[in-house]
Amino acid sequence: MTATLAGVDFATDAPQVARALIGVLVLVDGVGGRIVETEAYDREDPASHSHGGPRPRNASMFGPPAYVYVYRSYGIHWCMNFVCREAGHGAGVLIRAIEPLFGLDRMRARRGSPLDDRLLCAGPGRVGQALGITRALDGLPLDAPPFELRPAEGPVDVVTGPRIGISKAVDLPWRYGLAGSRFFSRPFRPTPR
DNA sequence: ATTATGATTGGCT
DNA sequence: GCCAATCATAATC
Repeated sequence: MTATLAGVDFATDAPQVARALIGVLVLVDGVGGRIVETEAYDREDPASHSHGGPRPRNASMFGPPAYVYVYRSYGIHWCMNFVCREAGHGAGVLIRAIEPLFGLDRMRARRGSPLDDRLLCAGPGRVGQALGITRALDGLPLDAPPFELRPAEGPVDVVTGPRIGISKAVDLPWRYGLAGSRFFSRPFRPTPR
């Protein structure tokens, strides 16, 4: 079984999928844009919601790849992940930032009135709000409405760094970004040498 | 520019 | 009861 969508093979490791998703266009009910920032999470990863094994909340993380896992963050925000690897494993990729391209008006309406369009989808909580993500989308497949994925165009230059907002496995470089994007939730450190 | 704080709720110890 | 894959706002350097 292939589970390949928009040129991304979701049946592979979370870090690999997280990297491959950079530059991919994601739309939810026609609203969205280009993925510019992701983070990988795996079951063998203390920072992952799937770490303790299947539970009601993380059930979709243990479902088939190329499905959506939505969770509530800090009791306030809805955040969206794409499930990867194989059913039962518990791996996923958090969509942390998107370059807004389609449905800008609906994004602005949902987000309130941020002065800068740069902040529309610059962070997992903001992405959730701008794209209208709720628990109702948890467990839905990525290859059917309201979702639509389109492949990245041309070569994509990817930067990496440590993940954000976690307290365990802080050293893993499992955050990925589109080099030079100005829509990050936070900047990437200049590549060390 | 960096650092602090409140909001708000479900999941877990 | 405590903490969390966050964000907006306010205060201070």
